[in-house]
Amino acid sequence: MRGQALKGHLDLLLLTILADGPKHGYAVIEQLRLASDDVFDLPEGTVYPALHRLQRAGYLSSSWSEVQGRRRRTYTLTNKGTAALGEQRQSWTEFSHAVGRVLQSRPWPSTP
Amino acid sequence: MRGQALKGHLDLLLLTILADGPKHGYAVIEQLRLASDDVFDLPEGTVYPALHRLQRAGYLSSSWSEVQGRRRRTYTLTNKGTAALGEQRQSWTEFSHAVGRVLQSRPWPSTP
DNA sequence: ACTTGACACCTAGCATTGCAAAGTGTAGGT
DNA sequence: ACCTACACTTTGCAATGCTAGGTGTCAAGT
Repeated sequence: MRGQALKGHLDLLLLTILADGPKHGYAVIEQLRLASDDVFDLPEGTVYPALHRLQRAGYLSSSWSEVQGRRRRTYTLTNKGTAALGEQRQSWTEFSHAVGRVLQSRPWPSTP
Repeated sequence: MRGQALKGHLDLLLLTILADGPKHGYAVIEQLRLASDDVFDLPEGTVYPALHRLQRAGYLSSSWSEVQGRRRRTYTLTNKGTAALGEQRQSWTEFSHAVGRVLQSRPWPSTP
């Protein structure tokens, strides 16, 4: 995939993953990779700051725990986050359909 | 639509519009609006710099003309631009499908 | 005559954000 | 001892959409 392609759509992905249930950052990365069939294999420097941002926005809450000597920060979707997810899903649908319409606005690639 | 959502996908849209035939900037904006059913009604400050960027990248060539007292800069897709369009279409497909997979990776919104 | 709006182009500068790159520390295997 | 996976963090860069201003033409309304 082209780099930076998920610009503006990362939040939707993260919120979606966390809608499945609370997860710590590393697990979010893993789940996103699995759910996307390895298409979204995001670096930590992308995901962790994004999670912080989403928490600052009130979409996530987090709590620390220690599991087998490793500290974990587990994120949970808030009500506000759930609402935001709904909106962003709708946005995505509208956006992707619009792109689809533009791409189909003329025949391709069978036009010589 | 949410602002900034087309971050990283604007080039694809512009190249697609211009694949239909040479157009000047203002017409590109118009066509994009029409083709997207008013979803992509982009400000000039978005489109003009993007066209310049695409030309700098070698994807477009341009020529000036004057039509009824108004100067126009008409952009034409280059071979390189056509190739880039092909790649970006493929990227988009992969990306949007991956997002779709993630969104469907768990039931929604019918899970309580 | 004046104003408004569509046409048609331009640029500076801001804000956002994905990501590379570096760092810290634990646990477990070879 | 070393490496890999786990787990989290931060700094700083680069890209880019968009706001907000600007210039100028032409047609239509008032």
